[in-house]
Formats: sequence, structure tokens, C-alpha cells
Amino acid sequence: MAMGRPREFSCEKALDQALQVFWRKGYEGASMADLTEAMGITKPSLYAAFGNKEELFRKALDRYADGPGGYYREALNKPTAREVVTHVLYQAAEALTHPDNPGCLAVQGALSCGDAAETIKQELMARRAKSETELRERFERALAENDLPAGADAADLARYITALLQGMAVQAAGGATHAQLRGIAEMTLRNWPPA
Amino acid sequence: MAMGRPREFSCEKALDQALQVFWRKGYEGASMADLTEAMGITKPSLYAAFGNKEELFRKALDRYADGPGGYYREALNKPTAREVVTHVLYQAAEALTHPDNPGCLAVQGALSCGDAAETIKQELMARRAKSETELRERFERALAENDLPAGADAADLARYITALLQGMAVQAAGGATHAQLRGIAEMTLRNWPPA
DNA sequence: GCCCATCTATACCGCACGTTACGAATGTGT
DNA sequence: ACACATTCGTAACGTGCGGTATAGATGGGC
Repeated sequence: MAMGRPREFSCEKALDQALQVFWRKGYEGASMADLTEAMGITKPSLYAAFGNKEELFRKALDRYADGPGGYYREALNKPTAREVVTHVLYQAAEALTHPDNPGCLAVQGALSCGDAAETIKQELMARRAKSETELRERFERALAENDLPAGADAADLARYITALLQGMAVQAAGGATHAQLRGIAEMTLRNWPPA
Repeated sequence: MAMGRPREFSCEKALDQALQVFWRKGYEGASMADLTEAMGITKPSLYAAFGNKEELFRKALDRYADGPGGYYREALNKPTAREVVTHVLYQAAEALTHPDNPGCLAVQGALSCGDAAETIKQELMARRAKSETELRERFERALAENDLPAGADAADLARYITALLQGMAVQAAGGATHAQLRGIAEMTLRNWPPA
């Protein structure tokens, strides 16, 4: 059977470019014209390769979690709770201040939106909740290992750290520098774990 | 001279309804159809009374700062730094979890956006920066009054609290409850001021 | 060398957006 | 009661959106 004409662009490279655009402008703010221009392909090629805008965004999200957002998974594997928090805060301070597109895709992708993007907003809410749950479970393990004070509440601690990370993302979107975010991380670590 | 036909709606009530819509959907996500329907007026009436969408949003922002966001100014007037932080965190936990429209207009109004809304995004960044500056100046005063430890950095403290508040806003947008946000506030206060 | 599945590019679709002309309706000032 | 400034609702404008039909270009398989 014939294989047909091979595609003239790299799906991975194109997806990376799409990720940059979504990261900078959010899901709704990124137009198909923005995306195709950055990806260097035409609209029919995009639709053939990625389905539609929503599927493209989900694939960009997955790629974000494995690439620029990978420090989160790394942090969860650190041996102690303190090292988990140290790693995640410092790496976030670094990752959130990439000069080209500051902030976090999972936060600014669709914090609020019109009716058309409601399902994307829900998806991002679910992903943020999942990350917080993973952190909570990591802290529960730390409690079982006597790696955190006996009275501590893993859920509260996870919510606190998650809020801090999301706040750092907003700060980064507002132009905060690497050093400023690192200052927030240091201040948080100075009071970890709580008494 | 003749005064002409009087308008049949209340500008204040209409602006309040517009604020609700912007709060829930953000600047770009709120369509003129959404706004006019909620405000109970037609599009020409809206344009005659408020200029255009951008001016309407700015007026809604001002009203937000004087109404639902008024707790921030209140907090800055508390006599001690600890009372400032206590008030702002607890009141934020309350204000951010209004059941109808959770979160903070200044955060989710336009964290990221398309090219058309770039000036609105800049405006929100400036307002958030201004709030942080006011908090920093309040902490500088506290330092001068020996109301904070001598070595503390007012700018770092203000950034830390601001990030926490913005993170709470993201948490609220994700469905966090009043009690959960209060937990974050309590955890923060337990470590205030830093050693 | 031919076939044909697949990709590429132009051009277009219907729709919703923010915004505005226009004429009818309305209450005030004289 | 008349004149007029202003608001009202309808209906439309131009533009850009996400998405697609269609026709031509391309190269692998036999």
C-alpha cells in the first residue's frame, strides 16, 4: 500500500512553538493565526496533525508538564519533606521567570474565560488540584516516616505550599525577577516546618 | 434649556452587574452580550453611559476596589503590622470565596490575554504592583516604629504576603472553601513575623 | 513509471465579536 | 402645548474568530 506524501514539518518542534504561544497568551488569547505563524505551518496542516485548538492545547499542556514543569515531579521524589519543598520552591523561582514567557501555563492558561473555553478551565482546575493532591500524599508519607512533626496536617501544608507557588506564578506574570521569587522561597523555608 | 429624556436605569446598579460578569469571566471572557444582559440595558445605552468595554472595565475595577476589595485598604490602617497581616489574610479568605464569583478580579481579570487586551493586562499588573507597594510602605513604617524585627526586609515581606494573597485567589478560583483559605491564613500567621 | 495516499496552500464558510447609525419614544424647560 | 435635548430599541457594520472544502504538489510502494 502507498504511504502518501510525508509531512514537511516536525510535530514536536511545532508543538513546542504552540506551547510558547499558549504560555504567553493563554488558551483564549492565542488565536489560530498566532499559533500557525509561530509553528510555521498552515491551518489545514495544524488541524490534520493536532485535531483542533482544544486538543492542541491539551497536548501542549502534557508537553509542559514533562518539560518546563518537570521540576514538580522531580521535587516529589526527594527523600525528605524539607528537600521536596526546597526543590520545588527554588526550581519554581527559576522556571517561572523565563524571560520570554513568564508565569505558569497551568495558572494563566485559563483562570477565567468565556463560555467556549469552560471545559479548558475545568481541565486546568483539575490539573492544579491533582498536583496539590500529589504534594499532600507526599506529606502524608513524610508524616508516616516521622519526617514531619506529628501534629502537622498534610492537607493544610500542601494547600499552603500550592498557594505560595501559584502566587509566585502571578508575581512572575507581573514581572517579578528571579531574585525576588527566590526571596519568597527563602522566607517560606525559614519557617518550615511549622511549630 | 431642555434637559432631554432621563435614563431609565441606575448607572450604579448596572455597573455592579457588570462587575459581577467581569469578575466571573474576566475582561476578554465577558462579551458585550453577557454584559448588557446582566445589566438589563441595550448596547447603545451601555456605550452612552460608560464609553466602551475598556472604560466600563476600568470603572468596574474602581468599584471593586471600593467595595468587595475594600478590606485591603482597611487592613493597611490597622495599628500594628501583625494586625495588618491578620486582617488582610482573614478578610481575603472571606472575600475570595463569595459563592457566586470566587477569586479576585485583579488577578483573574486578565492574567494573560490576546493582543487586543494588552493594555488592560498592563493596567491590572500596575494595580497589583501598587497594592504591593502600599503594603511594603506599611511595613517600612512598622520597622520605623519597632513593630517588626530590626533585620526584616519590608519589600520581601510585602512580596511574600502579596504572593500568598494571590495564591489564595488562584485557590479560590479552583474551588477552595472558606475554611481551607482560612487554614492557609492561620499557617502564615503562625510564622509571623519571621525570626 | 505509474498509482495513490497523504500533505500543502488558497480561499472560503458561518458565526460572534465590539461598535455604531438611525429613527422613534420620552420627559423637561419655557 | 410646543420645542428640544437626550435616551431608547432595532438593525446593521466591519473584522476576526475557529474550522474546512477543494485542488494541486509530493514522494513511497509495486
